Amino acid sequence: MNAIQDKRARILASGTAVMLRKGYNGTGVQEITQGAGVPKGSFYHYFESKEDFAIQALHYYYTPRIERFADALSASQLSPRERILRCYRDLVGYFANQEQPSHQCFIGSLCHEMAEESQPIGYAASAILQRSNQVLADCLSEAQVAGEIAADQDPAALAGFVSAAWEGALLRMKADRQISPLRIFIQQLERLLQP
Amino acid sequence: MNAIQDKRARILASGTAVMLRKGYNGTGVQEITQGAGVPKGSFYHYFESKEDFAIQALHYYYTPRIERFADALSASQLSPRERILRCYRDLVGYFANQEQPSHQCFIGSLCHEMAEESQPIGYAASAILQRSNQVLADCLSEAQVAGEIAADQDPAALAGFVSAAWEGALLRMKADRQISPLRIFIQQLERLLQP
DNA sequence: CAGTAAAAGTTGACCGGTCGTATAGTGGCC
DNA sequence: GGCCACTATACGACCGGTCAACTTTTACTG
Repeated sequence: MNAIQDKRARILASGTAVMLRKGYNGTGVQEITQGAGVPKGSFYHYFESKEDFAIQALHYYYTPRIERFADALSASQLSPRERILRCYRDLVGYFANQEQPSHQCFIGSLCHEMAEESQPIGYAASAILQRSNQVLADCLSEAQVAGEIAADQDPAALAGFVSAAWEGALLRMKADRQISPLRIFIQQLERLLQP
Repeated sequence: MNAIQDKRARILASGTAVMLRKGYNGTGVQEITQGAGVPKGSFYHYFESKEDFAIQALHYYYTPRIERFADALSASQLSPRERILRCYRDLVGYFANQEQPSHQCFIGSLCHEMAEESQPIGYAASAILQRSNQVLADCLSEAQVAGEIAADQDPAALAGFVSAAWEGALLRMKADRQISPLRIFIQQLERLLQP
């Protein structure tokens, strides 16, 4: 039971890491299993197919991240607006501390590659984006009540826009290999979150 | 001479279309050539490798688009701000008229998949993004002179942010299979471009 | 010009490898 | 002995890329 979960988790961890770098089609099942230190044959015992694996990997990767995101955006001594800004500033700080400022957005990469070819993957990705959006929208709503952002803004729409801008900034960082797009994002976010 | 360009162009057209849908690693050389109606051997006559092809395809795809973008953003009876808004509104209109509201951003997809694995592709993508950014920044600068946007905004930074947000909105549209992320983008863009 | 040989352009058969997946076991527990 | 979680092996398909052979163009000769 424990060993089962262990192997499954090892495959998920290894596969997520490789796919993060090489994309879905660029990653072979063989590479995943040998990175996890399990026999190749085991892959299809734990997952129905490579497509199924990708969906599980999305959840494996994003469930804890969204949870942490939600925690950081809820109760705190900071105001809602400051909580949001701190969240993104921390993220930028994380990337700034990497010697090689490149990063893959797992969901972005998987969407671009597979959302059209594989409906199941598209659905899974869409669901995760929506959950993440909701978390941000809730906090924005709070900020609105507190009078920190304009009253005529729709929190859900604003959350979608901010998320999209963040995704785009990550992509740009990857292409340019520098973090300035993220700094620009922060700067504009501060402008955006104003009464 | 003409035939050479013709075949090369046919390969580029076919390959770009397929890669747009299936990504770099999901597209085989064979599929490209048979879509173009040319023998497979010809591919390596016109292109050094698949990687080289991708770079040429980026230019083939974006050169005319950036040109049209620049035209639409320059001289016109509209104000700079209105020119920008019209541009994006037209794009949204284009997507809205598709029965299947899915779309691939070629450069986004290629970046996510290959910018890290292949430096040459990363460079090419970065250069194109920068050119496109410059076009938008110039128009924003004009808008600033005309007093249509805040004087303390850096046009280049704002252009980067808007482009990123657009990229992100396209990605979101692809995942959700609906155009609402684009409408949100327009709505927020109108807010953003204000004195 | 006609004839021809060298150069350039073009191509399909083929290479070693890897792909995702099916299946026939294997070993250990009840 | 029967069961079942697990895995070694094998499969056909296809991958990106090569290259010897074929065709066309060019250049030059008599």
